[in-house]
Amino acid sequence: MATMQEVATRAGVSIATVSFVVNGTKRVSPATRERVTAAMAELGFRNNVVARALASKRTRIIALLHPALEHRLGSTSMKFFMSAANRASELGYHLVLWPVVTGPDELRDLLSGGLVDGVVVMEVKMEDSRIERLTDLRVPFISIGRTADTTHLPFVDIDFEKTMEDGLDYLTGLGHRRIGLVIEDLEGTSMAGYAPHIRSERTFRESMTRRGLLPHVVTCGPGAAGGRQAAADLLATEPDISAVIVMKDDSAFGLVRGLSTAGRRVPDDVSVLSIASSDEAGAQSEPVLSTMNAPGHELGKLAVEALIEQLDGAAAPDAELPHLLLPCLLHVAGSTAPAPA
Amino acid sequence: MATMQEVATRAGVSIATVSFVVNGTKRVSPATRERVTAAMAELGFRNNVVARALASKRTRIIALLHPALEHRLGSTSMKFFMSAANRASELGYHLVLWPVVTGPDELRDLLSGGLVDGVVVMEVKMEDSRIERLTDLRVPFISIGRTADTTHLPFVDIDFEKTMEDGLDYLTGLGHRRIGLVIEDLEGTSMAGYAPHIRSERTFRESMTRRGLLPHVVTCGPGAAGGRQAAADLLATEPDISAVIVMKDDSAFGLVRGLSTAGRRVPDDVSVLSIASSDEAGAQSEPVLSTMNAPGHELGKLAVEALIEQLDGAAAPDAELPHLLLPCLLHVAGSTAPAPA
DNA sequence: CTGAAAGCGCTTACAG
DNA sequence: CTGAAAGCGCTTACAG
Repeated sequence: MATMQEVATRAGVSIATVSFVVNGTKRVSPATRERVTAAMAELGFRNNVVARALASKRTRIIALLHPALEHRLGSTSMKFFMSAANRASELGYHLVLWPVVTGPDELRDLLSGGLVDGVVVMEVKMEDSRIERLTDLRVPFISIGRTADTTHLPFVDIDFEKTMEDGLDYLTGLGHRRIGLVIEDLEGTSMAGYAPHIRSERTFRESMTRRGLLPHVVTCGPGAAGGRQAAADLLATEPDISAVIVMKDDSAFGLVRGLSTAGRRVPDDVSVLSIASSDEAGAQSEPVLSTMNAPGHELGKLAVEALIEQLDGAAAPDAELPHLLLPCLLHVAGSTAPAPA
Repeated sequence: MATMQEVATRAGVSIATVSFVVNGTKRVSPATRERVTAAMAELGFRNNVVARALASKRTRIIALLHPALEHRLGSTSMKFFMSAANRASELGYHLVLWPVVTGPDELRDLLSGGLVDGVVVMEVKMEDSRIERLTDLRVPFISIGRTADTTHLPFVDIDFEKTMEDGLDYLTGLGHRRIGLVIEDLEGTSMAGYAPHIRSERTFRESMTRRGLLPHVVTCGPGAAGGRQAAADLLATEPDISAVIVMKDDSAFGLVRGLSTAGRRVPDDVSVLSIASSDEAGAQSEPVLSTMNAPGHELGKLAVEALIEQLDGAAAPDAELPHLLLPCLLHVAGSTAPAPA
């Protein structure tokens, strides 16, 4: 708990010199540096993060904002987080997961004091008041996910449009014509307007129509039970369905089971493709699911790099905003097959 | 971005008075309070968190420390986190998930500056240097999980010993005698010595022996593939196994499939009981798994309450350390049945 | 290369 | 009930 002042006294130098040594801010003669370093070691000096933050306006802390109460942290989000935290650490920053629980005022208190240098926003809706607020507060930020209007928004995101097109290309290439979409129902919840769902469903409807096919969309409740019910609902809508795209990890296997309960074998009678998912999640199913894997790791890394570039002023003043889109990549396993004759 | 000084000037009072109004620290006459409040509103005043922290040594921030690089955040940990964050918020604190990436020095930097008021440690090993370090630093903390020696450790934890005994009582009550344990292999990883595994395995061995039964223990790799392999290993050890306790959510279904690949029906030939798990995880299996559910929600809440009591000085000086143990609760579903004749 | 000093924006005894 | 002032532990122009 020694202070910089104590170190200075012990080393017989000024407090400024200690600061220069600690931060490498200015040249210090080897001899002086030596004395200061020794004094620091003897006293067990630790730079006081809060004092430094107040004086310098930098904390090297980045907050990953998450609407903890409204949306559970899924495995894709966890990958974002892990990957972002890692990359931040490599670049000399701390990244912490900050559950924003109450209203927007909490955000202001947090940020206006300079507690964090920058912010990563996730779980973004098509219209998202947090984005405007961050812009107003002039806090450096980046978004994982994007609002409807991305003109002034720095973001990285999954390319849901391309992912859906690729998925449909794949299924139609296998000869499927009667294709359903199973998607989480967020209407009426605080996550209504969640961008990934809106974009995916919209693209599904448009693309199917463009391909001259009928878009069958069914919503899905939580967990395995939700998936079972979705299977029943889908078959009620279109008994001859031959392929299903599902965007809900924790219900995908329930969907498969619901289909087999109804006498449809996967993949012989019905193909199932789980999107915005992962190999590991797919392997939890029987048969192993064909998936389109979310690039969570890459996005977490890229988001942090772009933000820190901004923080460190490495970005040119007139640099373009980061606008990065990565599609999910297809991994074919055991739940998809050519359409039955 | 108005400062307290600006508010004071505008309201025609001293900065101290503004502080009193903001924090409710002292009586202020209604008239003065009125003027100050008005000035704050007009200027859009926000209390600077960092400055307050430096002056008052309080931030109302709690860090939930997680070894992010070494251990992935499982669903039980996520429940801890959500529940703890919620309870903290209700009690006027922020709880953030802090991935501690590098060595112990990072911990010291973080804490010695008073950036956080207190710490919750999770993923504790039987011997855990973080605990000693926190004690040395005199930082208020609580542990979710416990080391081998808990004499001076404030903690809440799952009662793994009782959970295992209850599980074995249940299975032997169904007539099972040849019972195996499938558990994650952490030897050689940085999570070696992880307390939940050590305690569970030890209790399994001791209790089985006490019951006059042979303890069959098999380790398990990651994911569904790990579970399949574990099934094969277990049957190689004891082909007539009739029940398995598995402590690894993400491999439990793989285990079931591995058993059926080997010609064992679940639960007719072999019962499977997934411990330290949850209903939701169990529902992802076919048949739905009988589980012993981790009390993640309760533990998160209790941990935060105990820590904040300490922070707010509400705890009596000579109060006992919190030592709370909650067992997992049995939820019987479709994967367990009486032992075959 | 080094130091004296102002300043970051608050809190909190201490006086009145 | 209110204020003047010291202090929290640093950083950073500015001088020399």
